[in-house]
Amino acid sequence: MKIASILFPLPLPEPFDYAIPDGMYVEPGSYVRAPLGKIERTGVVWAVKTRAEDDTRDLKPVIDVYPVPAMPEPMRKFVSFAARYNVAHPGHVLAMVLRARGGLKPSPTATVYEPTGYRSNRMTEARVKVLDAAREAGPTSAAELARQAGVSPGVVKGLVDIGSLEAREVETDLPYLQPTRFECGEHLTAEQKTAGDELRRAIAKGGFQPFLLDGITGSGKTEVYFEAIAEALQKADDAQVLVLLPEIALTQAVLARFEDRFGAPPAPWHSGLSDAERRRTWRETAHGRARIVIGARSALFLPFRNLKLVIVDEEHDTSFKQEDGVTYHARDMAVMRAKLEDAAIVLASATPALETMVNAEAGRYKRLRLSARPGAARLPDIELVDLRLDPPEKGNWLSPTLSNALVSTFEAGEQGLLFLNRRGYAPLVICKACGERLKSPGTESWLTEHRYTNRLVCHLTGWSMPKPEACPMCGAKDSLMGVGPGVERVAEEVRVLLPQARVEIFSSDTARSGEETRGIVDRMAGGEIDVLIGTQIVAKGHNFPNLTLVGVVDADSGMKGGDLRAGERTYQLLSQVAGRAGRAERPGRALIQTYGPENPAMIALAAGDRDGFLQIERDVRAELMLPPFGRMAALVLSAPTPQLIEEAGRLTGAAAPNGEGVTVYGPAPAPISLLRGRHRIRFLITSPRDVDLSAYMAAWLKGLKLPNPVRISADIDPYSFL
DNA sequence: AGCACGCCGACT
DNA sequence: GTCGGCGTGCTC
Repeated sequence: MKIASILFPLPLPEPFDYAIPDGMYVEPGSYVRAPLGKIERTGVVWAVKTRAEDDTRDLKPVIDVYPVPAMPEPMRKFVSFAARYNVAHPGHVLAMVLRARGGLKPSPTATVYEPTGYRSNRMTEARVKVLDAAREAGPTSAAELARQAGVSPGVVKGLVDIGSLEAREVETDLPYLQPTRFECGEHLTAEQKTAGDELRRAIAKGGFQPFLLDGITGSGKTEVYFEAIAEALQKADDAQVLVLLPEIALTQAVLARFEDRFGAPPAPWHSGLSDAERRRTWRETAHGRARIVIGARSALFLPFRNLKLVIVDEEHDTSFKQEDGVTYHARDMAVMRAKLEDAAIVLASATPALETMVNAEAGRYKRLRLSARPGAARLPDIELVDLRLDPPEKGNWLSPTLSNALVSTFEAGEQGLLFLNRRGYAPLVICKACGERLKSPGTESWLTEHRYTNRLVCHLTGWSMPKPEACPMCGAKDSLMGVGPGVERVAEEVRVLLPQARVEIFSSDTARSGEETRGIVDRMAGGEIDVLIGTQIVAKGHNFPNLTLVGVVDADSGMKGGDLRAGERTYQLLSQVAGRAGRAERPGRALIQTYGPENPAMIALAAGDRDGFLQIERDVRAELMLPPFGRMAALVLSAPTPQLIEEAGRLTGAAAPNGEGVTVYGPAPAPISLLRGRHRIRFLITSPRDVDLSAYMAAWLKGLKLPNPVRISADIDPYSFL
């Protein structure tokens, strides 16, 4: 008698045991259905055991096995690892794997009709039209045939009845076309060829090998990792490659580039897919037929059969860090996934994360450099503008230096881009009469004024209201005033400065859909915009050949907030933004407005000395034993009332286990201490590198019993601290 | 995560 | 007298 231990995609503490009925073939990794309480659920067999003599438990039977290849062992190990490392239930991680509903079932089918060649002697005009349409269109559904022929569906049915048309069932989720072009890419520079060859050699050899592909903006990193992909695909008929990109970079243009290079479209995976597309990618990946999968961070949890290579492009991008549900960092998890699959992994970036640089310096990652830009393009000259010596006029945000540069750029017929990482018109609204700062209900966060929609918006919760005539606190009329700059206000300033210029705003408010984003990018690339004013959305790999001036309105704003990575992030963002300028034959210029030009990050940025900057940052982190030189975790608790959260904080603090070298800070109010009506407190935990902080956190949570409305979540290596 | 069981307020 | 609110506890 055999027992299957089944892991369900639920936050249960462990797999549950079921009896395997006689004649049913079940192996570790099988996708099965089994009764759970009153309902039936899909799960994955985590182990198959022989029933012990003294095991008298009354076990329910496995109901059914799905006709899908079993989840391979490396994938199961990855699920367990990700759960343990991120202090989550294994079932919670499995839920991310099983998110494509229908992927386990065979493809749905459709009935199509083809002519048999038989023509009866009673061919009406309508029947002839249908048969012509059928010959023209190939296998087609009855409704579509009738539509094309311009006749009623009854005619089609009549032809089927007399045997002139024949029905056939076809699968509607077809396999993806197979890639065909594996040869060396065309037009590679010597430097690209050298790096590409090194990757090809390593992949041909096989095994786990991590690479950092460190190439400045525009140096052609994609062509280099295309070489790695081509080599990996040749290793076996079912060899697979996973390419992870920030969600925002997953455009049709990028997919088309893969199709051009490899002769077949890649399988896509991102939040915008329809259920049918999701099901198709999942199934084709599980069967080993999707050879190149290109997706956002959650593609990491697709069930590859024979993964040979993982690419993480823009590896420094903070959107790889998942913050809600199971918190994980897709880049770090990708390295572990590659290790468990015995596959190669390439982390690519123009501004690698400090963690990645330290790994490369320590020899854990092999570093490949691309320092030249093909053609005439080169990095822009970067200048700091000291706002203390060169202040904007009162009520303005652009210094005379930046304003003048913008005017001469426009007069020269070239484009300018202003970067300010603040949406809306003003980040704060106050009442001139009573001094009230308008806040979002149930939250401590300020409301942002949006002139374009004439609303006050909370960027944290999405709550909004029409801008009121009078102050909601004191009732004074026309007393509400926006304080501080947002992109809308800077746009207003530019429109006054350059009344003839075509000015547009590029933020998540004006680029709500992929279509709108493409529209702005296309207009900018096509020269229909003179000055583009954007939030961080502009820093994502677009190519604007006629762009020659980049202005950073407030370089200091990213440095505030006490965030561990604020300096690094600002540097990455600024150098990416600066890298927008001068990608074609015209040289670019970047002006960076700051109140702290003596800040080492600013000096390094102005000097274009990326490695110098990272050295400064690295020394600070090493000194303070912060990541990656030490470990860090956070524990965030939330509850509906201050009394409850105080009680929960006391209980949680008292339950903290003793750990060698582990320091627990807190409880302290979380940076956002009130969110959606819930009070939040936070513990921060640090330890030396050699401590298993995940195990420590798991032990802490295990022994903890909190009042019911209190919610608690662990975050290993927190990024946002929110 | 579902879904039940359970014990207290406003209704035909 | 019931219908139903969501607190809490279980699922092999």
